Amino acid sequence: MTERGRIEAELRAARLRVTGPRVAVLRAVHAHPHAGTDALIDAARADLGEVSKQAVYDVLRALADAGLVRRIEPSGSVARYESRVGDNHHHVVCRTCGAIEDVDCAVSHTPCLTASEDHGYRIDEAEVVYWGTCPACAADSGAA
Amino acid sequence: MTERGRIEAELRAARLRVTGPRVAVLRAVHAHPHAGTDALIDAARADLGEVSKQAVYDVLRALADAGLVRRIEPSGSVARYESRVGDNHHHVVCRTCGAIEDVDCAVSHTPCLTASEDHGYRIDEAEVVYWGTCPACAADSGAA
DNA sequence: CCCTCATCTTGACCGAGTCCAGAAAACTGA
DNA sequence: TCAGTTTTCTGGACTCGGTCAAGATGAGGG
Repeated sequence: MTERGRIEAELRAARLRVTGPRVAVLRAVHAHPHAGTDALIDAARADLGEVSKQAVYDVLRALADAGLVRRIEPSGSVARYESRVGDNHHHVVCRTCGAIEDVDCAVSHTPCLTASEDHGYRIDEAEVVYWGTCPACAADSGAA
Repeated sequence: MTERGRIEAELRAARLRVTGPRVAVLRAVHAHPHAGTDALIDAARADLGEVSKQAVYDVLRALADAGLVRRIEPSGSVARYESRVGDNHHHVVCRTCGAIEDVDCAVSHTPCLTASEDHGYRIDEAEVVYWGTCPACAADSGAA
């Protein structure tokens, strides 16, 4: 089981104990990018049989703290997780159905990281969310 | 009472009926930019005496729908409101204390509105949040 | 193999925000 | 000014994502 081995190595590299729930949740995040907690709980249960909601919350926080997953929470949506970390990429969100897609940074690694007036803040990240309508929803509303 | 008159005119211009709670809430948003709902409820009550939580929620939604206020909700924070609308400006948020400041768009009106790959989405807004540490918190952690 | 501590389970809990139905107030036209 | 109509306000129950707490379990170092 190569994939499982890779997941376990990932956990060990982050100095996290390798447990059933952690492997299952991390696999679920890899398999379902931008999924919400509920979907991840379902996916983890499909893998393991039974996992408590609490365990999944704990695991997700541990993984996020360790930098193995990234938590994103667009306005008006529940928290979502993705396993693509390290590269500074952004997201485009559909106002209608809430779908999310990755968008590579258009400018450079530090996109618009330079604010025109930073008020003395020490800025370490620029998060960009593009709001719009996804092709499917655009087609629906166009057809309606 | 010039200020009150201006607020009332603003409401009328948006075709909203002028009521006590609306005036009070809109004044509160003007007076406390980036305040959360609780703070706005307090401010409105200081103005009017008594207003229900529900009324404030309704008013805020009505004002937001009418475009008189803008709702922003940074990750890990409650919803906040600001009265600066129409210009596409962004925000810088302190990771430590949650303070928010306005930041004018560095590039043009349509900042990084052009994503490198839009996945077919019809994009209408780019929302940028700069995460960092505010001067006060930087001083605190530096001193600690 | 054992011990210790991180982790998992269960279940209660919290707080932001919403829904509902009735009461009250603000615009409208005469 | 007054009745009619429509919108808004109140109060309270409710939903739902997420957290807290305490005890049981099991991973992994010695």
